[in-house]
Amino acid sequence: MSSGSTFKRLPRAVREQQMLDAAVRVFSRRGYHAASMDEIAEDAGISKPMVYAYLGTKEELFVACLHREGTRMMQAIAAAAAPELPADERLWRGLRAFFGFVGAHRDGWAVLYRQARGEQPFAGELATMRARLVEVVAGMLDHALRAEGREVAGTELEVVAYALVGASESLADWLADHPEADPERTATRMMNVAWLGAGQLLRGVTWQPPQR
Amino acid sequence: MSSGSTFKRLPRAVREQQMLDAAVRVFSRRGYHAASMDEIAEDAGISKPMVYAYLGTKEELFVACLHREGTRMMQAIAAAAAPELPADERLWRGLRAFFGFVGAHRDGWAVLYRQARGEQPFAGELATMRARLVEVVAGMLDHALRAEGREVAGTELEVVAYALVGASESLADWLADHPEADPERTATRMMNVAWLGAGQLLRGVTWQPPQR
Amino acid sequence: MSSGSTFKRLPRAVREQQMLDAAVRVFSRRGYHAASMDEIAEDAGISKPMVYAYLGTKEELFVACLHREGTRMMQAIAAAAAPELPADERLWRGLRAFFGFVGAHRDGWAVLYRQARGEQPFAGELATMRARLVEVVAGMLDHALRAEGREVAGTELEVVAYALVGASESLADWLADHPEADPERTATRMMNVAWLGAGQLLRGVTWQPPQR
Amino acid sequence: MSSGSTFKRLPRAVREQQMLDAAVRVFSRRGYHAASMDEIAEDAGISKPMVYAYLGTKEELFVACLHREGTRMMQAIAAAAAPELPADERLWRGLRAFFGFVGAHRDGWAVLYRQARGEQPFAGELATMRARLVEVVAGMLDHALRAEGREVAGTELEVVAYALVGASESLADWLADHPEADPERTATRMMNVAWLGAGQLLRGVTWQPPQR
DNA sequence: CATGAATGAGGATTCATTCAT
DNA sequence: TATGAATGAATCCTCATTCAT
Repeated sequence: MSSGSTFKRLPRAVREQQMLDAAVRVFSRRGYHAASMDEIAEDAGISKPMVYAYLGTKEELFVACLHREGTRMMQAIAAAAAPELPADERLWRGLRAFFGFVGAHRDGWAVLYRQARGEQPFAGELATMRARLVEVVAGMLDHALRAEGREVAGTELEVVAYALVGASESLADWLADHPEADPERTATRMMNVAWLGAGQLLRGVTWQPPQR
Repeated sequence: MSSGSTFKRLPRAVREQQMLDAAVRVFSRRGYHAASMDEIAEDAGISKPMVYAYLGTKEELFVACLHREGTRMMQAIAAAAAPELPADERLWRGLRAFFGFVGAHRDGWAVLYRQARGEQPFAGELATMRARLVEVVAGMLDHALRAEGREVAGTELEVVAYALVGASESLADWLADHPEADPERTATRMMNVAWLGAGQLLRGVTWQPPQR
Repeated sequence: MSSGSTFKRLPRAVREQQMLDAAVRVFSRRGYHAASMDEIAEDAGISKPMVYAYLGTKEELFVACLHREGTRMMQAIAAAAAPELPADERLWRGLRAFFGFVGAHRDGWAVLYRQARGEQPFAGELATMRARLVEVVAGMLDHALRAEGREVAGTELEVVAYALVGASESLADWLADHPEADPERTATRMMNVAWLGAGQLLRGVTWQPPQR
Repeated sequence: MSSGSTFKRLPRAVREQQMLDAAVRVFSRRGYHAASMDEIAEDAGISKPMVYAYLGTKEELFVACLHREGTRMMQAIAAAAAPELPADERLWRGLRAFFGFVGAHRDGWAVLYRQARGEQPFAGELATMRARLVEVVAGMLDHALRAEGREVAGTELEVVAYALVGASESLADWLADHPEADPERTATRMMNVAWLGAGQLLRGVTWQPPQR
């Protein structure tokens, strides 16, 4: 009645965001299981049935959280690591965006991530996100390789990328637990580990297990 | 008549191991929360009260699992990576032992590890183990550094070590999820990432963030 | 259609009273330990979770019963024994109110009282109530004393009051166990014991242990 | 073999006493329900099956405790209050013996008594003991009455006796809770309350409720 | 739209009690 | 005799989820 627009459903969208905010807070504070729908509803300043009406079951709610936070993070990274940049530049910017994001959403995203790993229902959701990251990183490595006229089997690349992503996640955990730590600095450290190691690989230097 | 009775009235030590075996299985199958003491007892072929009598509360039981598996793993690694070996040799053997262990205890240790990360009560226990690993790895790096006449701030070393451990854990997760994968091969890959990257660092090569 | 539905969706205050009623019944029937929350809920015609939601833990529930019944009783006594009356009149009216209350709430209050004495968690709660009663009685005695120009050490008075209260409690137990007995009559008997004995004391008559 | 006596069963009797000692300790420390057979066995320095073999079920064990302590107390009182003494002397000696017993067995008997009141299975046992006491006290009163050429209905006497016993029990509870208090002194106080009140009654002095 | 009222279902934990050695 | 091993049976309590207003 107040505006001519036919949409009067915006409030709903707003409410949903509030709920997700609350859910993220509570899930991160308590962990998935220890979090109760009661607490989430209360933290959102709304009654429980509303939460169910809007976001569905506890599991669905958690997935929604995962989704929103994951998407935000991926977008932050994607926006920073534009494909037209050189590989090292992309990696660096990507890492900086990643750790920046984690630093800014410490108790939120980092703990959500930590939660999702343990609970089977969300393994898939998380694996998908991680796979996207791995793919991106592998792509960077491949790009750099080709630029130097080299080539490495896809599987090989993927495993390396997987390791790099894993290292980053661990440092992110560490960062999330150390409020005084500087995200940018953490990114630099990770870049050192990643790029120097990967760089060697790209150059064909490999370490060989000693013949026993 | 003497050996006919199938499985009854075993000595405590034996039953405790059976229970721990069952607990590891069930925790890894279901996750910490979804696992019920009923199922664990049943899987161990014993009644619930015995579990409580011998291993205590669900939380204590989980800690006991963590402990046993963690100790086994640390011993496997320690036995392989003798301190008198040169640093790269130590690292390599340690990694091989680590991935070998994970490969052999796939559904056990790897998933336990995965569980322990998520649940606050066990964060401490796990952090301790991880810290020991990080310390060992940092020690290797430091050793190698000094052998080359170089030196790096302890904190710096630790962060690198942390990243390497994190990468290894990620690959271990991956290994645990891919029954067909070869532990040794995974170890080799990790060694490549670790040693080449770390090697560069040790030699004073560092990557610098571009001045923006 | 409007008044047809038998018993559903009542306001909280009502349900709480129903639950307390049921709890008093069951606790008195079975004793604190033997009473199960299941039985209480069933007797209240409601599901267990509601009991927990409204009145909390079994212990808290019992305390709530204690509280309600205790308050009711104290009010009954206080209303009857107005402070401006002469001491013997007050004592008499107080006793009459007390035994009247017990007679009317036989299976309720009397047995609750009986329960609370045995269980350590409630000792405090009960001691407080009893202390209030003792204080009131001691006050009556003191008042009467002063009216006659006499004085007795506070401790001494308190012990006498304690004994009188104890005697009343015992008779109350007896009354609770004898449905055919008349509360008023019991009160008269108690008054006889109390007032005559106390009266003597107040007059300075004391009994002395024989020198051995 | 060592002594000629055919009885080699004495050890059993000794063991039973040890167990009862332990049981009394534990029951009084924890209360009937909170006491566990495990703790009792441990406190007795013996294995659980032994306790069952000797003293039977937990309930039976408690009854046995009740019995032993009750008997001891009644004997102490009976021994002190010889029937040939004058009534006041008997009452005084009986009270002194009673409070003396409670003072000496504070945590034992007093708490047992406290326990037995609450639990239905033992109500009977306790009622019997109390009835004996009441009977004895009523007998004293009756005796004194007749000595003065008076007579009172049995019921009436009983109620007065009941009140006196109740008052004594309350003071005993109080005594059990105040380790520094002197049993003899407590007995004197009780005697004052009892004898003066009863004395009046015996003399035909009665208090009458005001005609309303 | 919004909520207080209500519950089914399930999980941890404890104990008295009894075999089998 | 004496005991370590073992369990059936309860009981408390919590939570996700849904009506009825």
